[in-house]
Amino acid sequence: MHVGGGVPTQRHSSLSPSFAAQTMFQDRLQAQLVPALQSAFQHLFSHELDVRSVGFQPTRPEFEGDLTINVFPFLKISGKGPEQTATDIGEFLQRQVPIVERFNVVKGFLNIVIADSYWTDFLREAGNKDILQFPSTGRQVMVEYSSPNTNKPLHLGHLRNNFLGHSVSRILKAAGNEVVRVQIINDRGIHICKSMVAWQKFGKGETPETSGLKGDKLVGKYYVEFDKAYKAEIEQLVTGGMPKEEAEKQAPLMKEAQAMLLAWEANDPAVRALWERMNGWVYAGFNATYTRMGVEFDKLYYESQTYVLGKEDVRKGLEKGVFYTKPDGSVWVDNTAEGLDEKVLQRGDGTSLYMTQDIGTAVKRFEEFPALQQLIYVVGNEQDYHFKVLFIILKKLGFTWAEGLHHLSYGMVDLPSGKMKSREGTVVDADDLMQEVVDEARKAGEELSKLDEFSEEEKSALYETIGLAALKYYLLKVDPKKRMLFDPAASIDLQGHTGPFIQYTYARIKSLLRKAVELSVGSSQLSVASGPLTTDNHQLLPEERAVIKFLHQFPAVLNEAATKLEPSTIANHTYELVKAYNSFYQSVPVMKEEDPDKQRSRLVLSAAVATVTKKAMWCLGIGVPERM
RNA sequence: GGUCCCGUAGCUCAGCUGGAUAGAGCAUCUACCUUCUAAGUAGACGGUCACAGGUUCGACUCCUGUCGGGAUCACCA
Repeated sequence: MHVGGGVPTQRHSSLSPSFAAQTMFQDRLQAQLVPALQSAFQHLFSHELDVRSVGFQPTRPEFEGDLTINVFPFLKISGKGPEQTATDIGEFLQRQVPIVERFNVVKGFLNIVIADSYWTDFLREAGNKDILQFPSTGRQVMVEYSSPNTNKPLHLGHLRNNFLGHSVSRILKAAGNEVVRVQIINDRGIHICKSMVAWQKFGKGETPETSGLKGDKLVGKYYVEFDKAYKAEIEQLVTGGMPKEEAEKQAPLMKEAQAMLLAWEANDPAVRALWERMNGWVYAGFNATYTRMGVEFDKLYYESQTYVLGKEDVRKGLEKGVFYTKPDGSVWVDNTAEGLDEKVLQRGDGTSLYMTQDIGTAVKRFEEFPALQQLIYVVGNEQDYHFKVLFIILKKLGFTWAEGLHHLSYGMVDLPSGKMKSREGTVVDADDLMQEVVDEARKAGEELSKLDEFSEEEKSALYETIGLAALKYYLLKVDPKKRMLFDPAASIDLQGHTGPFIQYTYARIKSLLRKAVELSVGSSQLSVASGPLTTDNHQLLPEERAVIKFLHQFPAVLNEAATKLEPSTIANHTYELVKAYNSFYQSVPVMKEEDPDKQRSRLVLSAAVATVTKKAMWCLGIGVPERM
């Protein structure tokens, strides 16, 4: 079980190779300019310029230009002052590179203006194909996420985990990888036995059907019942004079649960039957939650099956001398050379531990998927140490694929009231939260009342899409590594930097495109998007240019998101894009434009923004409505 | 105590391998619906980037230390 309840913080930036195509320039503009720049250095300063030392940055809005080169680092090479250096390079580029229209120099900054034709060429491309779909890398990548316990329902922490895992899977897919999504369900152990004992004792045969409770909620209820009754027993024992620690061990309920665990391991038919029955309830409940979340898995692992794995690998490790035994028979690994500690891998009685089965499960996965090159564990940063140790062990065991292991370590989600604690009842239930955001979307939608022609069914579907967008975007826009604060009010906000804001922009564009079709500016959306673009008779407006630039940056953003496993990068850039588009929309006429060329060009721009936005949101696991 | 993470506007977050006057959203205030969806746009207000040193032509960014917050160091998972 990897996820557990909480949600803490840390950083893990040692990225194994790369999850995206490394060789290709995701930024075509730079691909054109870098060689020219090298050539400039050759001619002007007789210097061989290292590609890696070139840093283009977008020109700040207050200056004229599209790209900026900071020449300060080159002064030693040029042997001239900053202004002269920048001017020399600028003049060379303008002469040699057709798309370099002109340039200006401010202090040590060379601002380059790229020709409109370059941008419109790009726009045509963005309108015609999916610029957020990279060619295949030929790599197969496994992403493990969710991985709950079966003794309690999913909560807010799981939401961040699931949304991250699902989004990362999609990002990697868009970046050209084949992705296998998995989870490992902790369906065995003392925790589920507690629920079982409590249900037997207090349940009176209650089922999801008779109680009307979702299966996972029902089982969770008995987990809580157990805890309550157990605490009462302890208190009684303590009042009777027993020390607390002793009481915790001697409480009859705990003894019963432990006995049940033994019976389970001994394959006791009655215990197994109850176990399967109650787990069945939980899975039905989980599936309903997953469906509403919109997350999916390609393969499920169960700890009841994997917990026996790993012993063989531990034995082999002992043979190789990678591990060692202590006098009591327990098996250890010494990671002090790596700056860590010694870690136990197998108990003195030969039974396995969390670490043991994680070793075995990893081995099994690479056996089952021979083409697998990367395995990403989406697990809270409270387990940073565990994964560090796990990866070191697998490397020590000599598995070459161990280089492709990665822990996507994400930070805890805090509540305004502080940390989420299941024992204190401060957990935010996943189902409740999703219902809440959807209700809120409905409330807001009905206030605006512009959906009169929608059927009830259509409205419900729309509110579902909007509410979940609010929640998902709220959780995904923050850097995964960082601990974040969950503010309920902000999470259901539909304005500003939110998912619904992006959806709204999309819906508005679709409305515009429908109108264009109606007025037969194009006989279909496709032809709207594929018509010729003329710029001979007009220059791109600043608003148009700004939008195109955000589109242009997007492939590089996807590349970055795939490399760093950061959906937040895409979330934030999508927001920047639609914000620029809204600004354009507000001040530049499209359907009202009389010049047909300009109009077509703006429709293409709008269509491209819609297409890219939809795909970007898909990468986040968020849907976009055609109207709202 | 050892190891690791975090500290940017009142609040929540961006800030790319060091580069121009540190950016958004929320909140507060102002303006804009007889023009393509106002779930929108434009603007105002708001900062000793925790603190102190250091490296550098240049530091929110890199290094050291201090303070504050958190995680983890189980024959638990």
